[in-house]
Amino acid sequence: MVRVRSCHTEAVRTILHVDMDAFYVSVELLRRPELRGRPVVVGGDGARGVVAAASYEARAYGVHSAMPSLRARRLCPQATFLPGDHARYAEVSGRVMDVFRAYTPLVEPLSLDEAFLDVTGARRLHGTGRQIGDAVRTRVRTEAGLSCSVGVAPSKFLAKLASEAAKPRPSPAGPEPGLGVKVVEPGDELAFLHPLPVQALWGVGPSTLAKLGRFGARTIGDLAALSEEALVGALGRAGGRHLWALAHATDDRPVVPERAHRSIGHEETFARDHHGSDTLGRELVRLADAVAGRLRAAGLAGRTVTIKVRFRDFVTITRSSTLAVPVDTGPALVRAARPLLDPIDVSPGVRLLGVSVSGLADGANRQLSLDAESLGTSADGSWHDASRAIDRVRRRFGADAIGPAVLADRGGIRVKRRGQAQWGPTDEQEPPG
DNA sequence: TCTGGGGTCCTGACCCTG
DNA sequence: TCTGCAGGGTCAGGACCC
Repeated sequence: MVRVRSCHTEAVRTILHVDMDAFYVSVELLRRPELRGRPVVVGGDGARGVVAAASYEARAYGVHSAMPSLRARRLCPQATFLPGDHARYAEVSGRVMDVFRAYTPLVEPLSLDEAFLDVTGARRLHGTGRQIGDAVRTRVRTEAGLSCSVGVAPSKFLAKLASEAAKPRPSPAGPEPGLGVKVVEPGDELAFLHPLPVQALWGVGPSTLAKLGRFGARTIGDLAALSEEALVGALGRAGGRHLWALAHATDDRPVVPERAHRSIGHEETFARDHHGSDTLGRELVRLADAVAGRLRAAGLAGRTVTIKVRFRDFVTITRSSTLAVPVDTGPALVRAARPLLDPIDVSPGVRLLGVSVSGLADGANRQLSLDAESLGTSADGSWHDASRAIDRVRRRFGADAIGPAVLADRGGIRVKRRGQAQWGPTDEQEPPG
């Protein structure tokens, strides 16, 4: 078939979405090759843990990510359960991203295991989107020992849907290999898109799916047949317009290599519910101290402090307060967060507490708070130098070396490190008090 | 058969200001 | 001076993503 190339062909973008296959599990299998071909689950192992990733063999039993670990064990008791190792995954991810950057500087990581690549400008040097996709897969396999699936399309969301279509499938007889690379050619977008179920669209979760169900919309083609006004009426202005555009294959969002942080936070689910405000107050100090450390490490400070409280019955509330000046020290965060926590009745039992900071600005802007402090309005002030000193001590002697006095002899300073218990508390982590 | 942690974005209510 | 209104900021919550 001869494809007629219009004079606008050069304007058509070539976007790749690269998605690693069962990334966390695959990284673990590099260290534990004897587990290859067996059901393997990475995630939290406590009563409140969840699955972070499952091998295709485990998926054949119905195990999937975000599933409670207890349920996964019941579904697939013969699976090998491994704790996560976030540091290792980050290191491997860095090598994989370096492979991507060998083809284009326009690499937008979405998480450790997937990224968008805009290779429009790389086609002359490296070939068609399919050829680049094949080359990426080969290099990721040889340089990192991992497999990935690639979607190629003129837009980001189509490339993402295409990579999903290229993935291996779990089956009782073992994983069925996927296409590896799936290309959606310009002109073929709607033919590819419209038969897919609406929940394939990015942004359609259970709630939106239920609303769309009232229109009888089951496929993206059904969605495209609706009017934009109808979708705006059901989903709101932004959501309705966005979904209507996607259903018509309209998506001109660029690939953005660097994204600024909008917020930084920490939250923890406790192994057992807390009922006392004193205990929660100490947890608040611990979390705030950790968030402040991350703010300083990123050279940022923030004005809006938000706490999140999840009760025993899973009802979740947030309370926030916006300060006059950006802050980046633990004591300043605690001063803002404690008055938010105090009025809340925690006696029914609290399973999760979180602290986050938004309204971020360059940490240099925090200098304003020193001036403000002299006027009696600062929440930060002289703690900044002390916090810098604490950062230096921790870099040299470890995270537990120094911390807020209120935490001494009360379970320690350290918040969970990613990969230690990112996917839920271990049953040994009983709270003090 | 219970539901992690780190985020982003959107919406609606409310208040203040011009 | 009062009223109505528009716009912006804040706050709380919901939905969604990996």
